[in-house]
Amino acid sequence: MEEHITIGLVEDQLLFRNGIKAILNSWDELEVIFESGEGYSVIDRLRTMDRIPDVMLVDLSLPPDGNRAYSGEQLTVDLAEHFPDMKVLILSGYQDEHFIARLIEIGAHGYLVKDSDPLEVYQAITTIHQKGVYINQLALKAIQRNFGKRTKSVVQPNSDLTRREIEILQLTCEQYTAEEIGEKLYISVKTVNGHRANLLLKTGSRNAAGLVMYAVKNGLVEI
Amino acid sequence: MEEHITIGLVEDQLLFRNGIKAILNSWDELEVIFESGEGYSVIDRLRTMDRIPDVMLVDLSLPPDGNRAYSGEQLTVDLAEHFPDMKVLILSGYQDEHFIARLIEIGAHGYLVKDSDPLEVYQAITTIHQKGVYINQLALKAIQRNFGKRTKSVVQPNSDLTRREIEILQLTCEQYTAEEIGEKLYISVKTVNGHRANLLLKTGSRNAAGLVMYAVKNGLVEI
DNA sequence: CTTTTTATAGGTATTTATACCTGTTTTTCG
DNA sequence: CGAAAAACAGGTATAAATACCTATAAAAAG
Repeated sequence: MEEHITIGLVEDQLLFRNGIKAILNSWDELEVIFESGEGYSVIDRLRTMDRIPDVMLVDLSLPPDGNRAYSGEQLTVDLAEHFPDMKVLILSGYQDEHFIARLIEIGAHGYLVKDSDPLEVYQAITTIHQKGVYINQLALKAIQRNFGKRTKSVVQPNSDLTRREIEILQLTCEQYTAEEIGEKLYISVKTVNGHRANLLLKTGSRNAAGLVMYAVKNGLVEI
Repeated sequence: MEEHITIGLVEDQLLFRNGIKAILNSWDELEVIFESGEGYSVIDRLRTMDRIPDVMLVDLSLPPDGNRAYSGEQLTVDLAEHFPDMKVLILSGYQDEHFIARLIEIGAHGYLVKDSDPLEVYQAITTIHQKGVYINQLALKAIQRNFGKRTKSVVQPNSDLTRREIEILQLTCEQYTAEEIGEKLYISVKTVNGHRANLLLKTGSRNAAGLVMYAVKNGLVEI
């Protein structure tokens, strides 16, 4: 059976991208026909192509460009919208179950950690191409355990943080309570909590720990 | 000129490790003779080998293995001590100048970001093997700007945390509540809160935000 | 073989955070 | 100017975290 599967790669680290390309091309039935180091241009570039990939490997941790980031999450949503036939296989450094459950929820067809065996990548790709989805134990567990749990909506049309929100986020990272932040900024604790609620929503976090991680990942605090 | 250069790889992400191995092996004069997914066992394993690598590629962001955190920094120090003839080429996701300057200071012979071109990796390896060091523009600038500045000690200040505490700290960073952590680890929520109380005490934090910042500063979580 | 540390589990009480609402005023911007 | 966004403030709940205790079994260390 000679079935060619065409692959797309979206991964910011050039070295990793080349490495995985070399691995994938070692299987005859896989063919990498598209690659990109960032997410912004992907949709537009795919539109101009006569052959679009069957399976798109997307790195979750596409880097923030300043603090406005076009994340792998956003790309997953956009790919599902513009190319519904394309299968999206997430590649991520994280094993965070919330991440996994959310990604599957918004349209990913599989989730692999970067620590995976090359053979599993191959299996994931062929399985996705044949059956439309590849759920390994990790992903299954994540889905099961997070089923029904509140997951924040991932994609906000305007996910930019306002100046005040960033200020409050930074003070939160500095371990100030909402009340102390209110005193510091001469505003009501109610207002602070309002901003925090917006921060949770905009960043897709569940709690203060998530806010701090967001701040760190986006360079909003000194570490 | 037929000169064989032997390579060692220390990189936790299996996929990346295999990828870069494939890239390196595409050059005839490079030969990967050692690889490891963590840092702990490297020194011991090298001692038992009859051929040790000329150049060791070390990933900076080696993750803590549950208990003790053995970073790429620590490994660099130890390699320089036990195998002074071996050249260490750092592979890192970060471009932080303090990082770079520090690594060169403690014994690294080159520093590459993971975003590098495969050709540059090849050039870095051959240059290091011939001249003993490979300093590109990025590294040079880092050294110049940070020369004489006091750099943070490499030794992990988190040695006073137990493995269980580190585990709970990491899950806290992943936004799990104490109750969820208890379920995950099959222990009582009371126990989790006990560990968290100890974490607050040991790290000098006031709340979860402080714990996350501590974890980030001490490399106990992937960012 | 002791001693110490770690991991475990429990209680009670208080504080803080978060969810889910409704508003008004101020500022920004087309 | 007028619309939209941002900042502000409040209430009423519940959920979660934190403080401050005790206590025991297992594991590690000396």
